[in-house]
Amino acid sequence: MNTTSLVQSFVLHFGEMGSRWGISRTVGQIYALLYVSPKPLNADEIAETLDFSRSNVSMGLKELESWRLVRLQHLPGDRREYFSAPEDVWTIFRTLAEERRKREIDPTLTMLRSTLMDTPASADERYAHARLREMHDLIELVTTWFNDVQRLDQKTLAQLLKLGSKAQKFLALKDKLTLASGTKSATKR
Amino acid sequence: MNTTSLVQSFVLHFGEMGSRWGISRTVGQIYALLYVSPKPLNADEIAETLDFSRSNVSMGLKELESWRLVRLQHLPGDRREYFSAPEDVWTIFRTLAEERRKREIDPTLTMLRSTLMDTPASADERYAHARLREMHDLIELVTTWFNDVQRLDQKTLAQLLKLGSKAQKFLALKDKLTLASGTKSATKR
DNA sequence: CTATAATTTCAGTAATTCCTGAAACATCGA
DNA sequence: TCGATGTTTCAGGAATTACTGAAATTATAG
Repeated sequence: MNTTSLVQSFVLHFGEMGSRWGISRTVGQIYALLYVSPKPLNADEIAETLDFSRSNVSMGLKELESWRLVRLQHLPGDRREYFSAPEDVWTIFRTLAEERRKREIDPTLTMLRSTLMDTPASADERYAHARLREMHDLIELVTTWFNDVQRLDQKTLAQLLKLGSKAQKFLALKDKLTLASGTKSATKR
Repeated sequence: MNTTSLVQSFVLHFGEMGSRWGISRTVGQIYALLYVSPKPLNADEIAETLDFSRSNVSMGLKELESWRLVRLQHLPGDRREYFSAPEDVWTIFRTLAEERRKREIDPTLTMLRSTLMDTPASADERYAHARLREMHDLIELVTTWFNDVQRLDQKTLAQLLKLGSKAQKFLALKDKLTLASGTKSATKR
């Protein structure tokens, strides 16, 4: 399989960025290639195009599957396995965010929770304990928000993002309403 | 310097997670130690506490400075340099997000923009071009949103996050208002 | 069931990243 | 200016991660 210069520069860039994103060059390039490919590719095609060994491609695909970033399918009359990236970029974005949270944030949240169970003994420990609490609460707030918002359908999510900081005005409005309606909803969480 | 078990487990965890976060074990541990330390530490104290070589600590601190995650200060009557992590977790979060964007996203956005300047020749290139466009637009939307929201003061930001997907209702409301007020604001961006 | 095609595993090697100790460099008080 | 203290640089070794080719495993058509 031959690639055009447009595809090449994209694939090579993903390879280079791989290390910053926590994946290897191989995995980055394989994903990039699948992302821009109009049709599913089998492992041999990938290996030939990117000039990697067959086994390297196999391992790379396995890793991409663990990220849920590629889909495996079969073509009629062909025994080989074909791979493709999901078409919808929003789906890709969601998956990526979920997996990164699972790998990069959840373990830390768990550690923080269990460490926070301990009662601090000294003054230094009390300080450290409070710092862990702050970190925990912030991470929890952000991940809960993300988890929440991520369920919105694509159109609503896009709208929300486009709104950006203008949402601030709605908050101000909400405050006003809450204040105006008085004690009734004041105790409400 | 001796550390309590509470601090130890936190520091060790950050060391382990380092590789997933794109930093080394050393850098992770140094940052964790500074984060929970009630007072600034100098390089020798850090080296002794974590049992790293002095030069390793020097390099680690340099990297943390490049991330803008530590502050350098001097104590009166002491020539040595003391380091500390910013106290406000929101500030830390912002800095971290900015730096990661700068390192992990901006280079890709730049590459996408320049690659998108080329005119696709074949059918396959046309498909790839469209895919790059989709990716570019999504990343741009998300980073613009983030850039926008990040400027809000801490309290407003926290409120916005707590609101979560309930913001959807405001969107619905906004749609209604836009519809009701008719053509006047319909063309407004 | 067998032959063959496709895929995965894995041991060994290559490449990269991490870390140290020694030396160079910088700063400051006397 | 000198000497002492503090910091950084860097070459080389240690540890980790990435990659390959061969062999083992799995799947399928006949």
